[in-house]
Formats: sequence, structure tokens, C-alpha cells
Amino acid sequence: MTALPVEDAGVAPETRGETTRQRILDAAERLFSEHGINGVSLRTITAAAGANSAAANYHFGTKKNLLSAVFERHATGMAAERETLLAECRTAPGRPPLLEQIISAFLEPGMRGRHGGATFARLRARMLAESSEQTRELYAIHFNDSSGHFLEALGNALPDLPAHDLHWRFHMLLGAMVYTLANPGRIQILTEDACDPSDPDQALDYLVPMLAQMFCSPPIAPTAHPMEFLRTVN
Amino acid sequence: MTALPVEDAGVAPETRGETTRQRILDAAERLFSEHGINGVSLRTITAAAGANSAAANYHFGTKKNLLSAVFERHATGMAAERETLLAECRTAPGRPPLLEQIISAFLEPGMRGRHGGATFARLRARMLAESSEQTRELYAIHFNDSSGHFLEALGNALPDLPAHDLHWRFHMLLGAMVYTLANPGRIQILTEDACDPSDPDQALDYLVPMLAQMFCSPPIAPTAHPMEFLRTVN
DNA sequence: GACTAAATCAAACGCTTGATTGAATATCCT
DNA sequence: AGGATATTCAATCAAGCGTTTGATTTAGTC
Repeated sequence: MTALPVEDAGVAPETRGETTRQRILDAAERLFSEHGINGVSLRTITAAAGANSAAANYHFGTKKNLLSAVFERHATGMAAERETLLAECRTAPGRPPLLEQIISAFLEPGMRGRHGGATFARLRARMLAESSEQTRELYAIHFNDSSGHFLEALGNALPDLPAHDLHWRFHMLLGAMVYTLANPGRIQILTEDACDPSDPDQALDYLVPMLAQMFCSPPIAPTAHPMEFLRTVN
Repeated sequence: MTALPVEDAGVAPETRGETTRQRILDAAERLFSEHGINGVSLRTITAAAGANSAAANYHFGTKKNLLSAVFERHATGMAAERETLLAECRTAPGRPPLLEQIISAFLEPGMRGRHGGATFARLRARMLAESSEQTRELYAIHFNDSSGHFLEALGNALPDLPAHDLHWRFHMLLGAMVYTLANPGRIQILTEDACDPSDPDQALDYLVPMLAQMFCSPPIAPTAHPMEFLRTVN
């Protein structure tokens, strides 16, 4: 009698003592981000969480609901922090140039440790690529408003930049961010040097000023590519 | 007698008359790019190709081999065209600025109609995001050399740019390309205007000069973020 | 301590998966 | 034409899938 509890043998050490629901969320987040959503079974997830195979269905109903829960757990806080930082840009235009401040407010909450860190970041990138009905919906619900506000703020900061340029450059910002989150490693495979996109600090230190410079560049003149020679006549 | 052939009722019209092997490749390419590799079964593929369920295994052995075949079908020609265009940059530095010419030589073969077009482009982006052992290997085999040569050419064109900047900017180029290929639509959801990354001509017309400007930007000074205030003393 | 609700469990459900088989058919070669 | 080869076919395999079930244990309340 008075035997010691079994001390959760076999379960990942960082998730000891949590409730089963939380351990499942943690395991799902990690495994989804590593192998994709279709690449992981509920059985694998519950096993990694040290729970019974039926636990995931009991707590979340379906696999889709589990993904929604994993996503919402960090997305709401992340979007909220983005808005907070953006509001700070407006009320207190600080020392760093406004443009960098806005870009940093957009990138930082999703790249540094809070809100799921690198794991959740990779999951977001994977979801963007998989682009199923559900993932598109989740993105729309949690991030569309926030992104719209940033687009607006960038437009106000660059009143002389045509909307076409603004949108394309924001598209490139998203691309740089997503590719950095999704693919820590490819540039290193190609270069084998100190450039390390998987280090959030280094990534932000480079991306923020570089993207700010990009936004500041003069507008791109539309090139009448298809009938170039005809244009020279006029 | 002399009955007309059954005219392949039910099979996608663009793939009539092809050999079963080719029809399977076509269907696999399309479905993989639409639903991801884990999101499509061999049965779905063979059904879409109007073939027997065992046909895919007969012609390609395993699902992995099928993906390899789908990938190789366009990747080799695409890498080859990249190299050809890069060689032209070196031997015949034409009217357009060298930098734009190099960037265009890298982007164009993968974005315009040849080499699989938008379908294969989306598949590549999806594979980069899924980033399994196999997809990383396929990328390495077919694209590492080519990308290395472009990195070298860009470095030669920008002798004063530190390697760190060169690598980060190439990383951003890859991000812009992949995001454009993977996600035709997200920027339109946010903006609802004429900016259309799914149109290859428009995408190239904007990305090439914008990326060239980015590469031309002055180096990004490393910011000693963590101990910023100490720096001001010296 | 008895009743209740929440949580966990082993077992099974029906279905789909990638892959294999051996017989039937189509195609090619001389 | 005839024999070898390549391809297609229906049927089947074991394994894994998401999900459900009903009993069992745990925790909370009066």
C-alpha cells in the first residue's frame, strides 16, 4: 500500500503532470508540424501523449476538431499581440524607423518563443502549403483581420507607393516569413555557412531591415512585356 | 462488327489516347498538387486515370516511385533550362541588366508553361512544405547543383555584397518564388485587387525587377540587438 | 459512504490504404 | 500464324485508419 504513483513512465518528460487533454494538444502540435496533418494518425498522437487511443476522440471529437484546437490555442494570442504592437506603432512612434517597427510588429509575435515558437510556426507554414478547405478557413478566421490592418498601416506609412506595389511587396513579405518558418535548413544545405533561418533572432534581425528597405524601394514600372517592341513606336 | 472504339468514356478528355503509364503520371501530378501526397490514394489516382487499381503498382512499383517519376519528368528539363539560361547570361550579357537576367533565368523555367506549368509548380511548393525524407532527397538530386550555380553567379555579379547578405537574399528569393507558386490566392483574399500571383507573366514582371532591387540594396548592418545600449558607450 | 458525473480503458466497428496475386488479354516479333 | 512478352484485370491480403462502444475507474458532491 501507499505505493508511489507510477510517475508516468515512458511519456515525454516535458509533458509530465499536464492533463491528458493538454498532453494530446502538445503531441498533436509537434507531430502535425513534423509530418503534416495527413502524415500522422490519431493513434500515433495519443501514443506519444501517453494516453489511450480513444482519448483524442473523447476530448476533441474528430481529428479536424483537434487540429482546430491546436491552431486556436496559439493563433488568437498571436493575432492579438500583433494588434497590440501595431497600436504601439501608431501611438508611440519610437526610435526605430516606423516601417521597421510595423514589419517587426507583424513578424515578431509569430517567430519568437511565445505563441508556440518554432513548432507552431512550422505547423502554420505546413497548413498554408496543404491549403485544404479547413486550413484556409482557420487562417481566414484568425489572421485575415490582422493582416488587413497591417496592410493598411503599411499603406499609410508609404502614401506614395501604388497599391499594386504595396500588395506585391506584402505578398513577398509573407513569402519570406512562411519560407523561413517552413524550411529551416534549405539555404544551409546550399551554402553551409552561418546564415541560419531557424534562429528566430537572426531571422528577424535580417528580415525586418531588409524588408523595410524593400518596401522603401521606388515603385516597379510595369513592363509591357508581351508587345515590348510596339511600345517603342509611341 | 467494325464497331467504333468505346471512345474512353469518363476519362479526362485531355488525357485521351495516351498510354496508361502517362495517364497515371498526369493524374498523379494533378492530384498530388491539389491534395498533397498523403492526401491522395493510389486508387483515386488510377481511377482518375481510367486505369485498373493495380496499374500504378505495375508501372511504378510503389507510391514513392510514382512520386519520383512525376517529379523527375519535369525537374530535369527545368534544371537544364535554368543552366542554359544562366550560361546565356554569362556569354551574352544582353540589354536587360545582368542581375535581372540572372534572376529571370532562375525563376522563369519554373513559372511559365513549360515543365509542368502551374500544376507542377504547386506540387513543388507542396513538397517543400511537406519536407519528408524523400522530397528533400528529390530536391537535392535535381536542384542543388543548379541553385548553387545561381548563388555563385549572383555573388560574382555583386562582388561587394557580403556572403551573409547574399545568402539571406537568396533565401528571400526562394521564399517569394515558393509562396507565389504555393499560394495563388491569399494576397487576393486580403486585397481583392488586380495583384494576381497565379498569373505567371504578372508574377515574373513584378518579382524579377523587385528582387533585383533587393539584391542591389546596401548590406544590412548586423544589429547587436541583445545588448544594444552597451554599444552606444564605445 | 452513496450517488453522480467525468475521464480512461480495452476492444471492436466498418472502411481505406498500399501492395500482391494469378488468370485473362493485348501487343509485338519472326 | 504462333509463341513470347507486356499489359490489364478482378480479387484479395494484411495493416492501418478514424471513430464508436460499453464497461471500468477516478474525482467531486451531498
